[in-house]
Amino acid sequence: MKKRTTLKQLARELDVSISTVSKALKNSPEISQDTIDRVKAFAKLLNYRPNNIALSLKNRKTKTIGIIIPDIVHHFFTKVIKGVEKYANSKGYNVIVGLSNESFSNEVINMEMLADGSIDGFIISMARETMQLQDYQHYTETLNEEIPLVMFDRVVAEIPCDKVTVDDTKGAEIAVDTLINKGATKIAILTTKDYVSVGRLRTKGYLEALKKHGINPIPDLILKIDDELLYEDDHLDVLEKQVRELLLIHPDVNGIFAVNELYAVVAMKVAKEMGYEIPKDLQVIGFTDGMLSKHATPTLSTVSQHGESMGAKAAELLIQRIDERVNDLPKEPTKTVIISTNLIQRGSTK
Amino acid sequence: MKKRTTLKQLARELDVSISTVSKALKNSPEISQDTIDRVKAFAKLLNYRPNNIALSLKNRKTKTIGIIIPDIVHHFFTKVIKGVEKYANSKGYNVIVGLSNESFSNEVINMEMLADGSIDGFIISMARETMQLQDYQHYTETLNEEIPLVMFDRVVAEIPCDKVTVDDTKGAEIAVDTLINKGATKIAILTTKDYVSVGRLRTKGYLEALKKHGINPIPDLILKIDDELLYEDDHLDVLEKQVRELLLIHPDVNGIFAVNELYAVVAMKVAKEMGYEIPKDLQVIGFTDGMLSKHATPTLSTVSQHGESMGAKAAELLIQRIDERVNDLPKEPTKTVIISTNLIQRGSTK
DNA sequence: TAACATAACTACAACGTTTGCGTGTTGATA
DNA sequence: TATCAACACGCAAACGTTGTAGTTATGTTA
Repeated sequence: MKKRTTLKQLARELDVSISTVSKALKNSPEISQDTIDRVKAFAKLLNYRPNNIALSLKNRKTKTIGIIIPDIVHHFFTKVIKGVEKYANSKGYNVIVGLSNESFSNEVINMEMLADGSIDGFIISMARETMQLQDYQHYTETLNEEIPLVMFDRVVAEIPCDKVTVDDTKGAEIAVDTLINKGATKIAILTTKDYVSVGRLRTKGYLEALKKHGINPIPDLILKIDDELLYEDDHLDVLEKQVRELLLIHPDVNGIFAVNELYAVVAMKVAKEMGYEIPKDLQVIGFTDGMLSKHATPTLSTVSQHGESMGAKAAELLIQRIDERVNDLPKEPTKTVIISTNLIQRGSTK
Repeated sequence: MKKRTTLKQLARELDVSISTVSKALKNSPEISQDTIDRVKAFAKLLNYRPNNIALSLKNRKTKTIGIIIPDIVHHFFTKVIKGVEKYANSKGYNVIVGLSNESFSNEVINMEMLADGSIDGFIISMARETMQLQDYQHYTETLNEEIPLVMFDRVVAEIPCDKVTVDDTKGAEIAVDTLINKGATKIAILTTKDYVSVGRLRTKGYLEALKKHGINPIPDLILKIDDELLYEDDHLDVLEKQVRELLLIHPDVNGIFAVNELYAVVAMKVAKEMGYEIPKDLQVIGFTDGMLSKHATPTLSTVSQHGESMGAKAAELLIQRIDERVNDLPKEPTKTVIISTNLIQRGSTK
């Protein structure tokens, strides 16, 4: 195997010591201008590039951060990665992506793989299974080893680390509020099982908006969908069926709030098939501003989560912690940054 | 900064040498069972984990591969990453993601950042700008440094490396063929400018299918769209306008083949607005099986690219090359693997 | 009892850097 | 002509591992 140019090689060929080469390349005042020029010229000739691994070893930091997400085939997470990448790159960091695939053990394995010194810190959104199991040992262990950790979106109070979330409750509340203001009087919600924090919080926002307007929540109108594998393939049939049943029993529903865009789009599809006209008979608002929302028919009004900002913020917090750690600065208390949502109004509302 | 447990610490506390600890942990026959047990117990107690960076330095390989893609907010690339991740992880590799954002300089910078020893090889799909500029220096340089490189999807003949593509021509041909067999007689194509290899090849397939059926291509029906920023925001207006004009001039178009799903969905939207009934008056087939295709109304028939397989294959090829390199095996000639497409028929065709 | 095998370790170099400190050579000053 | 900066450079240690080549004791054989 051909080996890359090293300081040693340069030193040998130039007949100076390794340290001289190293210092020359850094314009050290210890080295004569003459030597500096010679070294640099020769280094460029062999296009020498310092070996980052050796630097990582020496400096005890890798300038790499690991992000672990449940699924990459998902617009929101994709946006977050983009935000993380942008910020991280601007600070000279690389990004390693790990996919948990919503599985607890995958998440653990992935974290262990990276916690071997390969990265300086983690950015994580929990796998669904982890939320169900409520087993957070791998997080606390990471924290014990003083590897900084920032959670986003799917977070959990038990872990004392920096977090970035969206104001799910508020976002949902505003969405439902808007629905009501636009004339919807009987509003259903398509949400997830309660162990999914974001689903729970958005449901809370839904209830608060109803309460604010003095509307009594009807249990029938709260559809808690088991979203296992929902994004995988055609497990949407179940959802379709449930929405259809709901509309059959309550044909006078004139507003639907869905906690993600997929639910919203499916709901629109079912409703259209059943003869509803959107937004005339039925108004719909989703959550997360992805491709589907933009190109559904009608286009979907939705609560935008600003995934990219979330990613950038998470990266910022993480890098702060890393600095804190390597420079032995006093530890700041953990923060939770809440990224505000905003409602994008499109064709599915009046 | 608290430091992780190292062999040195274990050695000191157990009052043996570093080598003994290292060997004991590896069950070396040189070490007595007694010592092995003691060392292992103590190592577990302090939960010792070998430092991967040190290993990387020693072994001169990082067990990490870098993937550089034009845009992560894109279902196809996302699928590819998933495939790469899965295969790579199964072989003990990590994956670093770099985003070029369709920009040449970003691509170069990203590659340089990683070519400092951080990774053992690259998987790349070219940025649009790189295709336009046709500047492939950074690829050849990488290859010169003997860093293995595998290109996928957007590839270019000039670079002598392993490649993974889809049979774009064939896929398009089958799509158009199907359109014709289902009764379409006047078929338009929505494609990209020719510097985008996949666009060019798919257009070729379109022409071949027409020829096969003795249909003369009409220049008006070939819409070469400048896709700059198309996935970014609402630069779709241009596309909408073009499609509208096309349908105004040629209202008897009864088939549309689009080289990606976004174009297809937009075309359907415009057509519906203009009163076309899909698939009765107008049949549409797209390329790439993403979220949009599955949830458009009507659901979109499309040529599936099997992004995940592509990613897995690319990773496989790359890891083979890495092995070849580190074990100084004879170099195999470069291969191009073609992943076959298949047509998924849904609601937009009869 | 001298020679030697064996078991159970330890020392050392190497991977590629960086950096504080030591050292030898100038030329200027007293 | 001693004395001393200033200059330009080399040495060695350190980051955490691994593997090869010693180095001790202890026990066995001729």
